Amino acid sequence: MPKAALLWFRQDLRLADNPALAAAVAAGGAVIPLYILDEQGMGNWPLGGASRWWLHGSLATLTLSLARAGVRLVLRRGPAATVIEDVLKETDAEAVYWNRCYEPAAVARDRHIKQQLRARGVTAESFNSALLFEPWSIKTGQGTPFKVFTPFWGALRRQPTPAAPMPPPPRLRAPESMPRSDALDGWGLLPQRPDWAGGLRDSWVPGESGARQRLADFIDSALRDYPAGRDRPGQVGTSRLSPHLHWGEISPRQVWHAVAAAASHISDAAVESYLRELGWREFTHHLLFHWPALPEEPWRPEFARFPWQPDAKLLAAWQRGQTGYPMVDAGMRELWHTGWMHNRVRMIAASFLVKDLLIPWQEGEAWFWDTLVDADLAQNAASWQWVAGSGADAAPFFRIFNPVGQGERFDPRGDFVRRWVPELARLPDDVLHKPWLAPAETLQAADVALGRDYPAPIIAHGEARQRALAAFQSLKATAE
DNA sequence: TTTTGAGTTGTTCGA
DNA sequence: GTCGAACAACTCAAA
Repeated sequence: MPKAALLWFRQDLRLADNPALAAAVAAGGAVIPLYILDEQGMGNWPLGGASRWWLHGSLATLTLSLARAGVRLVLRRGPAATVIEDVLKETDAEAVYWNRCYEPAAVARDRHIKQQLRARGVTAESFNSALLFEPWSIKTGQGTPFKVFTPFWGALRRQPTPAAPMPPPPRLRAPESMPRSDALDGWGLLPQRPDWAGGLRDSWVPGESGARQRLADFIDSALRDYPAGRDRPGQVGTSRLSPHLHWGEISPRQVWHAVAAAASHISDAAVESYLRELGWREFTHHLLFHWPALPEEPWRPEFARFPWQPDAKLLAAWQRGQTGYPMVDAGMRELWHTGWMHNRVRMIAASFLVKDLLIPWQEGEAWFWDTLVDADLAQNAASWQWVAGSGADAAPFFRIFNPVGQGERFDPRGDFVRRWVPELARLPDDVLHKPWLAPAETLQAADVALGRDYPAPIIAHGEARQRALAAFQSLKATAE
């Protein structure tokens, strides 16, 4: 029996349904929980600002849960290989357990670490806790990775049902001597001067119990009307589990089983439509795993020739929610304030950046990476490429969102726009999504002067649409 | 090997 | 106001 085992926490910041933790407990010795802030280990994608804020909160609550279970969470920073080496020396641990990450840099780093540990006779085992199925386990009949979602989803549904989630372990045994730990506050994960995180604090409860609460709330209320409600950014129609899933505060298996169990009193269509979204999460990880350049390079290589028109001023207007299109601006301000944006609005705002402004999708990807609390390499990269048309199973080139039409269709009462663009709040519904078309007296009555209180559109959508279609045409013409 | 049906989320135009 | 078709071919995945 080993004296002690290291449990290396990564994107699995929970005690329930945690296979690596279960294995460390089953080994029979003491458990030393360790989190490593490994900023080099993330390759081109060091943590963004919103992610750092979330991580602080999640580690603080994990520390408390572990303390209640009888052990102290050890915090260290530096290259993971070095830190693990150091901690093994400082303790009598003889084994290291972790749950797998699937980002290319993490895969390379972890493979190396596992080899090194085993070469020295240290037990090193990794587990799946972040996905319903391993990315290499779902294949076409030819044995190749899927490139289209629908057949991928079909193959996923033909797999055995994901294993039922495991309960959290009972009390953990503490080791005789603990390695030193950094202080969480010393890591500087929280923003100061200025502290821009007020809106994040108001919107989220990072940590395992916050995740469980969100799931329960979702199943109690929004799940019933999910197929339609999920498209209404003015209401709570989605699960908002994305940051919790990203950090592994809840597992997709837990979500799958809880939602599927609701099928007894909620329509199959609603349940199936939500499970399908979990399927998309699987699919994006599958794509990143098999195409590790996904975050940097267009998945369809011909898009390397796309005539993008980078423009720092237009990019800044988009980032600040000052494009003059209320639906886009509302979304970008929601993002800045809460660290999250409704899915429907993400598509509208992303389509505007890429197709109306012709700004490279990588610029949008980078901004989302920094500002989203759910920033996830696979989801972010695959989704931006989907909108841009360069991705797997992507939107066809002629699918260009009309920010006015989308606003009128999905925010018809204007709840969403009025919340985030208060300077337009007094405009009537029929012009709220297109204030530049409002009669002068309507604007005056609503106390809006375009160009002073709210910008005129930074680009005319109709012309921008024609320009985008022409840009895609040029791609085809040069393909010979 | 060849064939066949299908492919997350849209918009616009004309009948 | 509503409806269907066009918007471009192309690639994927399975039969």
